[in-house]
Amino acid sequence: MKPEERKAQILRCARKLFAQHGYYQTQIADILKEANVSRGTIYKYFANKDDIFITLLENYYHQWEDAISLTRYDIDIQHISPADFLRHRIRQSLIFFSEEPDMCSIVLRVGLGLPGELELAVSRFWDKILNIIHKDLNLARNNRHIVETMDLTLTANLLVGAVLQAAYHYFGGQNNSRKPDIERVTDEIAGLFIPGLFIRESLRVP
Amino acid sequence: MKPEERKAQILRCARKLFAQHGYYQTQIADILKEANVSRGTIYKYFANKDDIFITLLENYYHQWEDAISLTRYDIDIQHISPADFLRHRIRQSLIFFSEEPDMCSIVLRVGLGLPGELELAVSRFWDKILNIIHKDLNLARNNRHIVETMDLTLTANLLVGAVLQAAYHYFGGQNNSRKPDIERVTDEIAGLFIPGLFIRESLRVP
Amino acid sequence: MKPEERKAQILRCARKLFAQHGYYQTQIADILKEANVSRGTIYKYFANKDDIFITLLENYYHQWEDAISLTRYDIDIQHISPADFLRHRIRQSLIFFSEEPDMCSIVLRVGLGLPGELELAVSRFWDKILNIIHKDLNLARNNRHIVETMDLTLTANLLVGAVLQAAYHYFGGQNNSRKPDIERVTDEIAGLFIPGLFIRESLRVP
Amino acid sequence: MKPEERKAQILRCARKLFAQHGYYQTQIADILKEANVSRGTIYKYFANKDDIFITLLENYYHQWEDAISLTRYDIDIQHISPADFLRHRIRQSLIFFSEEPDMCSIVLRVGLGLPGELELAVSRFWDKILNIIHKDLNLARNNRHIVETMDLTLTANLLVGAVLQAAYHYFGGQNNSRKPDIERVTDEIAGLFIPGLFIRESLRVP
DNA sequence: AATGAATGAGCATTCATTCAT
DNA sequence: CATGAATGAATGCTCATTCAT
Repeated sequence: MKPEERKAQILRCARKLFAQHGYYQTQIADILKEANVSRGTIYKYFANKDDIFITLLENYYHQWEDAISLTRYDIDIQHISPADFLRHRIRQSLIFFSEEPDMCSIVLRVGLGLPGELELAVSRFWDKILNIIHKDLNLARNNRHIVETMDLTLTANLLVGAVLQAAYHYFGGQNNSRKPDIERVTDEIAGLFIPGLFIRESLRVP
Repeated sequence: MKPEERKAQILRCARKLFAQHGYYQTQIADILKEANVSRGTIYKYFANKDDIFITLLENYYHQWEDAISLTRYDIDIQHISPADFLRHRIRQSLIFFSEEPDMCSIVLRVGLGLPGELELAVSRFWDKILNIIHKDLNLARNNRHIVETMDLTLTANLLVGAVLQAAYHYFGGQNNSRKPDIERVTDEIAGLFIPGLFIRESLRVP
Repeated sequence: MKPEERKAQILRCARKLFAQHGYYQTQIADILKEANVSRGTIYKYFANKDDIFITLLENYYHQWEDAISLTRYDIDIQHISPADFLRHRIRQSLIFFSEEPDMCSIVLRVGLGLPGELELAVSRFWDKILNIIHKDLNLARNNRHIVETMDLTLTANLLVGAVLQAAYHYFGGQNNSRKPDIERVTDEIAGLFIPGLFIRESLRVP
Repeated sequence: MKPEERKAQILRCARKLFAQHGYYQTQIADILKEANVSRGTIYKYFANKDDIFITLLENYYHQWEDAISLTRYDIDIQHISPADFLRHRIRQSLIFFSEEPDMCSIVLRVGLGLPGELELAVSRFWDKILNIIHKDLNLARNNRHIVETMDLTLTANLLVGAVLQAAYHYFGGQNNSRKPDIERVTDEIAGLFIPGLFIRESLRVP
């Protein structure tokens, strides 16, 4: 097996186990068994247990960032309504989380009480996500789609908290039975937020 | 010191440490030192480390349940608008979390990867919260304040996810500097959700 | 067993094993078995394996320093000839090493290749010993018992190297069969060095 | 590169690393990197890590034996005074150690705590050295240059211990700054030992 | 011959829990 | 009742050696 494949394989197994049992309850021994790899090998590819976790987190962030980007879907920000923009972000996030249900659990529920460096890594992850949404909201405000007085930081937290909780509800945990219609959920979420988020007039202009 | 006081003191110290460092990074030794109690004593009051954590969690749930109850504030459900009802839940939750910032972190970020029983306890905690909000929404729908077709389970998740994330943003973590005006935050959150949540007509009727 | 006794017991066993097998070949498990102490206990008394070794070394240095001191034997430096002074140092060192044959091996043959801090500790040990002898020689030179031009640093090394090698020969290693007459060995060593070390005239004056 | 060259190169690098960091702190991986050789290759030339170390030690012994031999320097044992003979041994040893400062550290300070076979190899090394000096002394005694009653084994230990400690002082350790005048040091050492070692009369006869 | 990925026995250290005093 | 010394199972990590390519 090629080095890159092997590394990916270890990451895949580690992700699954971390998501199922968390950081502490997942032993290196478990990862070894799951990945069918020897003890020494894992330390060839990763400096230590933390390194595996952090790598997972950073990969995940970049994939998510990519998943919700506009350019990937040839969306022109000039010709999209704020509501459609929001729907795009929600839909892509949900699709992404549904495809990577393991990480969904990790990000949402493994944050506190990790050793040193790791806790920081999770914090940074959240900050990045919140930052992207904050920027979105700021752009919308500049374009007069959002009222001047809205607290954008708070709103970003509300949106992210709501969507990730929904994602966790559907895709996180061990319960993989629920497979929702993402289009419907997207509409539902968007429908809940749009009326309170955007100025009425802004919704008419496509 | 009386037994009950001693027990409360241990819980108080444990809560602080669990919130600051999580379940795993908090050692029994730390709690001993913080509570100024001997090793043997702690095992007189609690069966084991898990027991402390679970006790904390259950106390917390009951306090929260009490904090957001209507009766405690002499609110008559017959004479309150759905918007005011939502505002009440949000406001009381925020006040509650602001007064117990430690637990806020625990509930939101220590969930996954706890040994055996503990993980279940955290899950149950979330289920209970989601359940209460779900009932609220169901009541509102029965009273025709919410459209028939709304997915109440999803909506409950969105609301809880949003509010807890906001609470964590303001009160969680180590950052105790941010002390927001709870009334303003309540209005802001309510303002975001109300238009999408309730049928327009229902808002006019008190 | 009292804490101090227990600590002393662990040190005694560790010393024996370190001397027999060196730092690396002595496992914590070996010390546990030898001292009949559980794994956790040893870490109550010592921070880690290094700590045991360093404690041993520092105790040893202080004991040796005490053993060769003049005051302990009511020796008045004003009324002792340089030859008798040298004999005293040699005799006391030999007695000391013969009583602690374990440490003799440790100091002489475990120096290089110890992890970080430890190597420094051994170096410091040697520096201290060499320093004491250097001071002795300096005093002798000031009292005109040694020629002005002698290289005292080199001579200190020669003396220490010779005496420790002799001590290792008799007391070090596993060979505990050879039990020399210390008085004879002292005379022999002193007899070898005195003629080349001290100015002839100085030997006549008591 | 030819096999023999390659083997020599590995030994050279290993020697440097062993001397700097000792046996245990030197990993095979370090030697590989230093020698620019692959993992598999090193095991073509040497059975294992021990084998490298032992080879080094034996090479070293033979080189030293050669360095201090008389024949190599066309010295006729019949026409050399015991003092000059001693000076020759000391001078050649110092020159040798100064040219191979790495091994100097190894022999002097890596002895104890080596696994199995290795410790024996180091012991043998010391025995050989002590044996040669013992023979020298015996010869001197037979020629009436040394008093009948002298303990030759002890004296050999004293001489070897002194000279090697001096060599370590000047050439061992990391301190490569001190470059002493070997002729002066030789005289100093010889000057210290000769008066106590040889019968006065023997020194007059060349 | 040469390579370097894979192996796994071995080791120091941690920490919740117990129990003799 | 209170104490804190003692316990030992559990775990992350290292590194010499092997062997398929």
